[in-house]
Amino acid sequence: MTEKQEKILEAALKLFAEKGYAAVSTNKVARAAGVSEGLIFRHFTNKEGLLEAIKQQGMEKAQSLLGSMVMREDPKDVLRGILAFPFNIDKEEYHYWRLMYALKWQAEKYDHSMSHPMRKIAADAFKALGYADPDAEAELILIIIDGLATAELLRRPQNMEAVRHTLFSKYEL
Amino acid sequence: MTEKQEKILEAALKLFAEKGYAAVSTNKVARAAGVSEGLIFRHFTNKEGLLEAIKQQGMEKAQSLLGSMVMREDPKDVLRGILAFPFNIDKEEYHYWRLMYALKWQAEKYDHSMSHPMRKIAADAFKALGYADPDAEAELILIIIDGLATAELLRRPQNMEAVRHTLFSKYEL
DNA sequence: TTATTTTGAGTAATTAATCACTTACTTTTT
DNA sequence: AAAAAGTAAGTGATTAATTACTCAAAATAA
Repeated sequence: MTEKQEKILEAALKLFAEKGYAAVSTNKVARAAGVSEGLIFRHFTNKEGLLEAIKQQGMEKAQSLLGSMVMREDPKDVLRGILAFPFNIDKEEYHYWRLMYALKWQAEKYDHSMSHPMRKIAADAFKALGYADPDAEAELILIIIDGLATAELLRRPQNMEAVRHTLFSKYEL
Repeated sequence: MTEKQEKILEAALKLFAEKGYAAVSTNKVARAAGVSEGLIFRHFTNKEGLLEAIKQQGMEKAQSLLGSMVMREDPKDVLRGILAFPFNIDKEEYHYWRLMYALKWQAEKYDHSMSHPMRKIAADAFKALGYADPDAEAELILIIIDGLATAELLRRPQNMEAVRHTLFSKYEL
């Protein structure tokens, strides 16, 4: 990975996340990266190839994040782990997650590969805890995480700690 | 409102919701509406004016929807009312809500005018029910509604009725 | 007729993508 | 070691297509 390749990916991620994939031209990406426009196509074939490279880059981050959740043996620890995600989106991951969530709304580009294993993990945890409908509980918790992440990425509410406390109380965590 | 004006709005709403505002050209809107491209600019000034017309059209629908929630006097009925929203998005409103939710991710275009009054209504209901932290509960319920609507608009999970039941149980509704 | 709506050809700017070409390193050959 | 050959990174001018938008003329309605 060249220094200029990284510059391109970095600039494209930021611009795509802030303005939206379709609204950002390859010209703007090149200017933001301090690179000739042609170089983008040399390295990433076309504009969509650039997007795919960003997505794959982020998938690796997400994979390691997911891995740390499965490890725990105590089901309450598992739930604590997956519910903590929206509250722990740090600076360097911010643009990536914002882009991923924005792309969900852009037709075909939606990817379930992340939520599917997480749903299974959550369902197993709820079952171990004796919940009446573990599958529905798992579905609900994923939906809530989605909402929490959206709020964090878009509005950054100031009372998120209170929200976190309120939510954790409902699951006795 | 001319017949062709409505055709334009209808086609634009559908395309913007499905493909995204930036990814849809005025040419495509015109073709989908069976209308000349120039007519769009006669009626709506420019592309953004077309978007604004769609948004305002939907704001009126949202307004009446919101109005029916405030009416109720029983706080549990209020909560039932606002929590029911994501489960009752019908065909004709589908494209509008999908567009609104997608636009939230498109930078400047985010509009809080809908969620603010709803947060107040929810907080009052939770306070009346004696909840410990009504403001945090209200924030959380809005976040959950956001997640539920997203799931309904994007994935249409088959077990939404079970999810609904699980959620309502948590609030004893 | 007079006024309004609608068209379709036109514009300048921007788009994604390609092109021939230069530069900087390696590798291979002598 | 020096020379030659090969390779990958990078540029910037250029392409054809598409973009949002305009306008004079035609169709339609009043």
